Amino acid sequence: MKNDIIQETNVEVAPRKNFIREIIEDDLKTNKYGGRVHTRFPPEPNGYLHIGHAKSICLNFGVARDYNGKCNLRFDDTNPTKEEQEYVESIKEDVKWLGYDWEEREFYASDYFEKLYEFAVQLIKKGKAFVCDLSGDQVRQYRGTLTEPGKNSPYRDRTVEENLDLFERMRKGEFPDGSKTLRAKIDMAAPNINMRDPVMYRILRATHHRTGDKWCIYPTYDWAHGQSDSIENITHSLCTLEFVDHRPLYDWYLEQLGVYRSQQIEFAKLNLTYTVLSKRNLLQLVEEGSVSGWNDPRMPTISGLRRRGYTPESIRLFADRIGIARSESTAEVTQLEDCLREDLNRRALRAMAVLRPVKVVIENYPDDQVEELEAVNNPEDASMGSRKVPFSKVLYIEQDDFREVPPKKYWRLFPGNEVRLRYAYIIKCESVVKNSKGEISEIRCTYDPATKSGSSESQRKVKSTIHWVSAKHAVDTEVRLYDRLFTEEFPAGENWRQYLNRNSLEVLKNCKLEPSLSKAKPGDKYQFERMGYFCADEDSKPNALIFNRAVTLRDTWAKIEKK
RNA sequence: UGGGGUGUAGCCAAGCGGUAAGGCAACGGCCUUUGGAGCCGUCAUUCCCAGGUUCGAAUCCUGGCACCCCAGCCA
Repeated sequence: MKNDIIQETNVEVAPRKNFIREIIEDDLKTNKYGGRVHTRFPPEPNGYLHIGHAKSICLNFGVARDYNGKCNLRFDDTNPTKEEQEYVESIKEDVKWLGYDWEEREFYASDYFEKLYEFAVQLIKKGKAFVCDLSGDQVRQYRGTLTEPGKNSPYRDRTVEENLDLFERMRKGEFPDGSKTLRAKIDMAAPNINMRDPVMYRILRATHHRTGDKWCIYPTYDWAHGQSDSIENITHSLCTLEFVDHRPLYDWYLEQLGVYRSQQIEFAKLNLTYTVLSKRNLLQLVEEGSVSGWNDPRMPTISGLRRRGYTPESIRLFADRIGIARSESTAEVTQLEDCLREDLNRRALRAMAVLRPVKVVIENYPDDQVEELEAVNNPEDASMGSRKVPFSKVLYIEQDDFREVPPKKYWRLFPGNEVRLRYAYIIKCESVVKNSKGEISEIRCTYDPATKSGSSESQRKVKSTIHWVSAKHAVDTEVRLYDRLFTEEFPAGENWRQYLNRNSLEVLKNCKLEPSLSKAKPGDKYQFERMGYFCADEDSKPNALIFNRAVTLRDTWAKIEKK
């Protein structure tokens, strides 16, 4: 997975200040946790991680790193009906790939099931929890509404002994699924609905990916999360804004139990234009076949971005640039793309690749001559050296780099015009050959031998430089061009799928690469000069390479043309 | 007249009573053998609105408005 062609450099700078770092610095100053900083990243293994999770990962691990603390990886696996081992594997891979290390601290909420059970018994003994026989529907009715208080469950006043007995029998499997719950006894009239006697345990016969069939009762998120934080001695429990309302409950449990108090702090989750970022939606895209899988290069998943050609550095840069705050916001996808450009510009090898080829014949170039021309590997970084590129009489250039009738400000090849062939000569278009259908089959040019790149007489300026590939040396390849998955900036609502971009994938079968590219391995990233950044796909075979376009280069010409 | 959260430029986001950081985008110019990159410059007389306090308010107070979250035995 490591790309050894890419040099180790660092596009990242000092992390941005944000309100969470401020709180932490304050706590450090007042010695609130004895100088400790201990965070956790708590994914539920019910899907693949996406760019929104990356924001959280960078926050939690980044803060731990910067304040000399620790960050645990904890799987929040309290719902066996949705969770799978495949997901935990992918999550671990993605966190590692992003560059973070949880060392030996790989934890699971399910590790604490026994302890959580004991805690629940404690609460029952304190008279703070009870076994409730209300059905799901009835619980809902009793809960009241947003504007009306709820009513006490008729089972609320069972004795401690009865609750203890019932709860134990729940665990033993004496009652059918859904027939009973354990509930906290708080306040059915609380304006915060989370405090209206929330469910702590439900009866659920499902095989858990780690505990198997050992349990038939499972803790709810609210009951498991804070106690897990406490058990792990987490100092700052960072989560997203939708949990703000849960904080009073988080604190209540810890307080009633009299255990170590972690502190929950909420921040705004990431939204991205032209993409969906909810696991539910992403799952649907995968299951309905709108994409090829969780790692389809168009997916905003970490694995999709990785396959697309994104680097961990670019994602971390992005996370840093968007910042952390409490106001809900939507970052522009272009900003993500820009982070990749910034990273790859400095590190990626350059190469020449013609995606939509048209043949050029240099009339005055000797028929069988081949020259090995010197080409720089990365103009941003001399240490990356240079390579040889073969030049001969018949070449391919990009169809787009030739116009029979040039528009205004078009500086590339057209009849009578001169352009430089990158690292080679200045050529002039003399004529055009067309086939029976009127399509251009060949562009006839002459070259000026005095203009060879690097020679003392090569200084003559022409308005533009284009890339090329020698026809007889070209490596044929497939290139997959990706565009955004959605056509709408905010693909929301019931019919969000109607905004799927039907042209989000274009496959080019007849691309011509310079020979040095034949040694590319899956995951290798290059800048195809003037075309964009490309990444060799995992579908590549030794003699049948496939490249994904990760992102185009910035294109001011495209902008001019639009006007 | 349920509770909670949030409003600073096109998009992010600092700002914590002393006179609106920074990044991205955009727009000019320079430079360029990638219409890339780089460099230089421009880009909020005003911080959701209205009052008030103060020598001084994006910051404090009062009253509005807008948007988001919550009625899973999901997380």
